[in-house]
Amino acid sequence: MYIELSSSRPFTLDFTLCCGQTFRWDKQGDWWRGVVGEEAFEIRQYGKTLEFEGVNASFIESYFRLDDDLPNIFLHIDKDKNIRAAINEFKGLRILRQEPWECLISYICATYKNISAISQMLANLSRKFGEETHLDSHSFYTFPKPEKLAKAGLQELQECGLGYRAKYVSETARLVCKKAFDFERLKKTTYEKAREELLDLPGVGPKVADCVLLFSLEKLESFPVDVWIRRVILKYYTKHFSNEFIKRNSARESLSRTDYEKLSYFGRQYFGSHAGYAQEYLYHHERTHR
DNA sequence: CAAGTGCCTTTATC
DNA sequence: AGATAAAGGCACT
Repeated sequence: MYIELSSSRPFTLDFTLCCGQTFRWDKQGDWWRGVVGEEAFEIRQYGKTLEFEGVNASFIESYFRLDDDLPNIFLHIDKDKNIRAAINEFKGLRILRQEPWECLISYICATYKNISAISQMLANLSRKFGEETHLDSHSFYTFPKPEKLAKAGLQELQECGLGYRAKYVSETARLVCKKAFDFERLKKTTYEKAREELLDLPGVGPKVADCVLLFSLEKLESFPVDVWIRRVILKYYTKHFSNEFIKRNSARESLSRTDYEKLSYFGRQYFGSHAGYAQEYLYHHERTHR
């Protein structure tokens, strides 16, 4: 099946799947292969054409957020020359509409790990606790259900390379099962309320919560702050902060909770209702220019 | 090539 | 409030 993109609907598959927002996609030749929910599918792009197998067009439009009016979002977040440079270079990068449960566990696992290590952990978890499916001759594993991870032993989780994260994953899985954690409700409520509920989960701090909100709960104003984004702000946006704040954060490795909130709040105020897009562009830009 | 550094941080403790 | 330490292990230099 095919989707034809018009020039008013920019999209670049490679940027979108390579920018570190998702961890379970694999590229062989032109084809990207992955699983979303129960659906294994493959997709490739040539020019303005998307070709895919395994799911229908509306699934693709939803997962890749082709419904976001990207040119209009650019107009809103285009506040200065830093962000403009990032937009010009990576135009077509889109935030994905990920599955909340998988996104939550992915970012709990992502703390203090690099992207390739995160991919490995999640592949291990899926192979061990997920269901195998096939598309053509390729085999895939779905992401394990909450019940499955809730029942898993700590030892088994650690064998997947989770380390100290194993206990957070286990406890969060249990809480999600027990309280029947309603991700759909979080999608409908405000950024602030949804964030508070996420912060109650073990292994979820402000950074993880903001990522889950942005990538899976429809909160495009969310502005996650990691080491890279902090670096960007300390480099290009110093004038929006006090001298003490800049000094403190330049000298120190760790980021205090209150300073996290200041940085994240700045992002939301400065870039507005689609600050999350600005964050992704700045993040990817900074990473690729180091 | 070995050893050091860094990693899309959170939590516990003082 | 804020500082500090600890917590896998792997990739990269």
